[in-house]
Amino acid sequence: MGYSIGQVSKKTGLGVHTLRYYEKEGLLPFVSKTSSGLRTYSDNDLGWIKMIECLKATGMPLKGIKQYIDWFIEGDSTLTKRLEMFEKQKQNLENQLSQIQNNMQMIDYKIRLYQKAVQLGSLQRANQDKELQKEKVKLFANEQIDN
Amino acid sequence: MGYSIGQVSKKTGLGVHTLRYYEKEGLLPFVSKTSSGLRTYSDNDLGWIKMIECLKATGMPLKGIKQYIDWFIEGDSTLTKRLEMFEKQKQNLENQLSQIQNNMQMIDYKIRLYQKAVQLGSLQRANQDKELQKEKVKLFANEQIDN
DNA sequence: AAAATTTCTAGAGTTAGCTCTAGATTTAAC
DNA sequence: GTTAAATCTAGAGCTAACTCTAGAAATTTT
Repeated sequence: MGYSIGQVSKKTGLGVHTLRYYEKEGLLPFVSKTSSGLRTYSDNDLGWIKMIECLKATGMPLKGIKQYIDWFIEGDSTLTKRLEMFEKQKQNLENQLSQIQNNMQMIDYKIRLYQKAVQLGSLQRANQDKELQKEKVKLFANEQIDN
Repeated sequence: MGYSIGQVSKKTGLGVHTLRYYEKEGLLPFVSKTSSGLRTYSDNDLGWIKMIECLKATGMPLKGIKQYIDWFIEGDSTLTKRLEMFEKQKQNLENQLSQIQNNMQMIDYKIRLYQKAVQLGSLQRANQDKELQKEKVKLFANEQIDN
């Protein structure tokens, strides 16, 4: 009916130590145990794990995730807090997105530069390519010119 | 002519300790020093710092970044290795992007759920909303149904 | 029912990436 | 020229998030 810790580990890729660690940290307060003390995970628990992974992947520290779970346990009096948390997290995510797009430009430039360099057998000569120089200038155009 | 460590710290937001730490780890091998031993950073050094930030932000550990710098120092015999590194990094970045898009859906669902919950004063009642239930089903549709 | 595997708890150890401290030296401000 | 601020080195300390160990108990496989 429920999943053993090993099965959950395989399903989620998380490692049994990690699962127990999360539980110890208060991130999985609903996991139940058999009469002999073995953990059994429900589908609901798997849902929580998915949620944890999502928040972790979007940069929330485990303490922040615990806060959310504590609010959840506290009940409907914390609804606005939880909403605000998710809204803040969405903001984070959008920042990450634009960050990634910037980084992608940088990496793309480097890839083209090194393709040229491999082709010419020399980074120096690749750097002299007019097209690549133009691209580099554009890339560094969003620098602050201060102090 | 060059920047002091404090100026670079302000420019990059990195903290003087961190800058010295990066240098100790071999990530900034070109920073020069005045006759009395103070670091002076050139614009080229700032470029390296930008590169470090970019690779770090895309999930490369400092050791990997050091590897790249070592290859750079080694010269044109490592051009292909460096190209491959950037190509792998681009792959990483694309994975991150699709990951973020998944997470965004999850967060968006949660925001709508909690908006409804705040409006109704109850998470339970929000969960009964037909529209939100449909959305939830869609979200969890990409689950593996195995083992 | 014996052997092999999985799980348990409590606690120690690890890794990455900073972050800080102390005491000395250098530089900038008044 | 004195104070105040910034920088130096070497090394210690810190935090987050695991990751592992040991020895016992439970479960599964043979």
